[in-house]
Amino acid sequence: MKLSQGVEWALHCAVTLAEADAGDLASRRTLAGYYDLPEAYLAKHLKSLVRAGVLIASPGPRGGFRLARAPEQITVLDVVEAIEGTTPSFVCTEIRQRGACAVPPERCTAPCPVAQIMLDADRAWRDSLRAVTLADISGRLSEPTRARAKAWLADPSTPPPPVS
Amino acid sequence: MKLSQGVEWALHCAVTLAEADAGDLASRRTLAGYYDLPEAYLAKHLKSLVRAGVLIASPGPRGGFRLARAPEQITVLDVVEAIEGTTPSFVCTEIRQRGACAVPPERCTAPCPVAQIMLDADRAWRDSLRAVTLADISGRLSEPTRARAKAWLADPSTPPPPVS
DNA sequence: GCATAGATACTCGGATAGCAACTGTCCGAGTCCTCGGGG
DNA sequence: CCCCGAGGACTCGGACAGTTGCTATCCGAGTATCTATGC
Repeated sequence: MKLSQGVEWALHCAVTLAEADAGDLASRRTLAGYYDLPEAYLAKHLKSLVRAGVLIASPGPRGGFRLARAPEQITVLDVVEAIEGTTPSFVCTEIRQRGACAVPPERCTAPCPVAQIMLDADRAWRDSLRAVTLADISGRLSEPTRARAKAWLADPSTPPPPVS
Repeated sequence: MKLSQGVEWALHCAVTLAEADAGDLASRRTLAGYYDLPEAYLAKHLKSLVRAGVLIASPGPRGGFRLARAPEQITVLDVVEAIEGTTPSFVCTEIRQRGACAVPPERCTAPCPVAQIMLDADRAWRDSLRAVTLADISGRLSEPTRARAKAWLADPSTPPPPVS
């Protein structure tokens, strides 16, 4: 039960892209420089986000990534599932149907109680992530942070001065 | 985000042990035979349960495992954390303090919003698992299943006849 | 001055090594039961 | 018949390989821009 490190990167990059003006693109170099992340590896996760329909990529110079939808319509769960996959964390292998006291399949109409509880917990986890959007996170950021992000995305060549 | 397979084994074994009479022990061979699991590998997980204080092991012939507390006082979370560990699924590496737009540490008094949301979801997941005890699961089992479990634990040499 | 063709530089995408963690297994330490011998 | 002691068998516990998936990286395909040339 350990989440991939790429989840943190993907979430922060998605929030950063939510600060960009509509239509503006941010290349993976720009995003990697924003957080000082290895560019090649970050690209792998950005690609997963594109494949999941969270981001849209444009090739060529002046190309880059942008959100596929408005920040209000992208949930944290969308980003997490893009990296980690949509398969539930718990998979029931029906061991109750094996061994000396195996329950015959015709008696297994109801789902295994153990699996039921684990899936309920998994659902609670996903519901909690689904309730928060990128716009919500953006709203929790301080105004200077948002301003600096916007400035960096507009012109990555000149880093904004550190906050005093 | 994938739970270890041992979680399923540990949960089922714990539920099975909850059916045993107080004071009765079940060896790992007995438990492995119950679900037709590899005995040596199951032992690894049972050992984790002992280390976490969920089970108590007794050596020697007629030895084995028993619950450390009453089934009503052992939550599913206790078993899951015994296998998976207690560290949260999401670890914040504070990447907001790195890179071109690094936020200075003195401005990071509030926790990172991204980490906050991920930890909230992790808490929801754990709360969901903490709300269910082994006794609850035991109550959801059918009466024939409970009876067969009890009979097998009392005498593993003669498997109970299959339910008609 | 303008249009066009070519070269260029920058972007994303897939395919390729390296390492950690889960999976699976074995053997040793300790304990209780059993069996044999002696009283 | 009862007590004692040695042996054996069964238990758990820690230490040791194998495999899958995350970590990290590189190079190729494609495109918009820039430049130089011709009109």
